[in-house]
Amino acid sequence: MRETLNQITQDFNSRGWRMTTGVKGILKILKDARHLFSVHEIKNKMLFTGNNLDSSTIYRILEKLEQLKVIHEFDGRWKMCANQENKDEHHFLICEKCGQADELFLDYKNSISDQLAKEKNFLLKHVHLGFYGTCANCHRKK
Amino acid sequence: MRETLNQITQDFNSRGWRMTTGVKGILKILKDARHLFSVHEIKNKMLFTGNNLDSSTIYRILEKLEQLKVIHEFDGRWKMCANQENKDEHHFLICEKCGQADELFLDYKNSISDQLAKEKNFLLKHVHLGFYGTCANCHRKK
DNA sequence: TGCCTTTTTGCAACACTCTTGCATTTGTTA
DNA sequence: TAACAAATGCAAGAGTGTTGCAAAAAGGCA
Repeated sequence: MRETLNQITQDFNSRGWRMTTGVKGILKILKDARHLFSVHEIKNKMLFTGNNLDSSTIYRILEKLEQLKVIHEFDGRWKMCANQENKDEHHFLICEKCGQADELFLDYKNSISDQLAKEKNFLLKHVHLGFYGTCANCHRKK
Repeated sequence: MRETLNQITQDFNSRGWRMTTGVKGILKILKDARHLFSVHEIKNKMLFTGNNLDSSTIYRILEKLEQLKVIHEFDGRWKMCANQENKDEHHFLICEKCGQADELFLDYKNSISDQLAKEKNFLLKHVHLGFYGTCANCHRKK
């Protein structure tokens, strides 16, 4: 986990937000997970622990956690930000059959395709790279 | 355009598909465009030229063109495959305000962030990189 | 050309994801 | 406790994408 619950609670309070059981439950689910969770999966996991959170509430909580850079989203799924990682760069292996998204730390010195085959047994089909920011048009008229 | 209309028509016929006015219209729209189009945008462009194609039909046509690798998709939007580009690698600048996706050819020898600022006047916020293929689980049980 | 077959299309219905407004509940602070 | 602010559940709705089915269009062939 990037920060302790105490630290996150402080960040919440400093913005006038409240550390509710819903927020704690979502953090607990994402905390030790290796892969990313959809809102649907989070809802089911919460149900399993006896917490019935509405989807809209989950979306609202995820938005706050993302603002604090405690979690981040990729392709509609969510995970904790790892402590060591560059908060703004996230690389994933996406399986086109089952949709699983596995996080990836790249060694740029060797063939990426070979690394994926050897270390992850992943057959690379294609690569999509998105740089997100603001285009010339939008920060001009801002 | 990656191939001539004749070549694409041949590819269509060899699969038992038909080169209809709908397909031609969509190809014409995507042909000279610099940026990516959503299905909604394609529908509107078609309307403008007097062709009223149903969205479901557009989805079905796009699926075929993608199978032939004539076009490709990124973040729910579509464009022609450029002749010179590696068919399986597509890089884009995505504006987080207006959503515009501009294609990108990278010079790996220099700072990418600097390139984006100088050449595109684009303020880089974060990078998402997805490698799409099949994971160990899925090609084991295949 | 006209007929037959296959593909394509439009339409309607539906699933899924995500957002929003509003009334109610819950938490915080004085 | 009272008063206020934030969080939540619920319902409705927008947007995107899929599917089944009947009608229309296109291609092949006599």
